[in-house]
Amino acid sequence: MTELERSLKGLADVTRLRIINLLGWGELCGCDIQRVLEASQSNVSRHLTYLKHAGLVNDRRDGFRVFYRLAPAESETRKNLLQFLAAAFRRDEGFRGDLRRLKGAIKDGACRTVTLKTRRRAVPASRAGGQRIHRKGRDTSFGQLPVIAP
Amino acid sequence: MTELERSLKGLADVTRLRIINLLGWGELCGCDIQRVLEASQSNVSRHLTYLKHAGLVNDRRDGFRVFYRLAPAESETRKNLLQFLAAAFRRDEGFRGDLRRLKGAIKDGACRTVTLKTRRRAVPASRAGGQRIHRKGRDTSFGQLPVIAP
DNA sequence: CAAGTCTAAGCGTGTAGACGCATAGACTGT
DNA sequence: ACAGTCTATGCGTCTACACGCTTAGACTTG
Repeated sequence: MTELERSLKGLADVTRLRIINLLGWGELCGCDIQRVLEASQSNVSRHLTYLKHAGLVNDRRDGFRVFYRLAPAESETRKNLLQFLAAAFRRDEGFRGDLRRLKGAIKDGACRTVTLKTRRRAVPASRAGGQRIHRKGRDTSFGQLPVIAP
Repeated sequence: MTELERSLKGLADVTRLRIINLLGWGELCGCDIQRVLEASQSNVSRHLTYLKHAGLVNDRRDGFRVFYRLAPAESETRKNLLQFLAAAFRRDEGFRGDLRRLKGAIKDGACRTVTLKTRRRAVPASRAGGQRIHRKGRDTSFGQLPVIAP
């Protein structure tokens, strides 16, 4: 199966497109993706597996969380594909909405664990006694085309 | 289902990608596509139906043949998609090979009917008594990016 | 109209995907 | 060790798709 076909098969589903859209923002843990998409955990996990098999997404474990990011585009075709997607996402209100909700969640201190602890303990902001999150934040792999301005 | 999703679903199959690649050359009748792809008639017909439903291909009947062509790209997204595909096809040896065989077949006077009659009657060239083919030839819908020079 | 060419569609089969439910695994902090 | 959080996977189900075989339609030419 050629790389083009693998990529396109991997993208032939809304949920996966939405995930790619979110990952265009930067590295994310599975639980944040799940909450933004409002999908079941098993569903999100499986789609992430598909995306990994399609070579579109890489993951890395950090504690009991797994962080996912867009796989770096080695080929020209892959690079063009990501640029095409970024432009398409920007034109679609649905995908833009997902990104808005993602940004809202992150501002609130997602992942959820942190949010809960922060709120329960009424910690104003600081570094909330709980676990620190080593989020790597935005990357440039999404075609150098920011999907939503920082 | 959003347009992006419909398009990507439509493209999540090699046979359909190969058809799109061929149609990047210009309008073609089903039998030529079938011969170049060396696939069964029903298979090709069904894939063409899928592509029509995905809004990627239009057709027109001319006599007992049906000619297929890329649907004109109304949206920016569709336009970008076709450009992306054209570039990806150009980089892939398999798709290039399909186009070479298509050009060979057309030089021989495909569709097959014409080829056979021409050869059987040993007509040198001219307009071979048989049915004339109103082939519309190359169009510019494939991203203004010629896949193979004429 | 009869033969020939091309195309569409019905039927059957096998495979892949999408989803939820439930469970097991990985890891952390107490 | 244990409870809590996040992630992966097995199982069952339902749908979509890919393919071949075959038949029926659409049209042309003799």
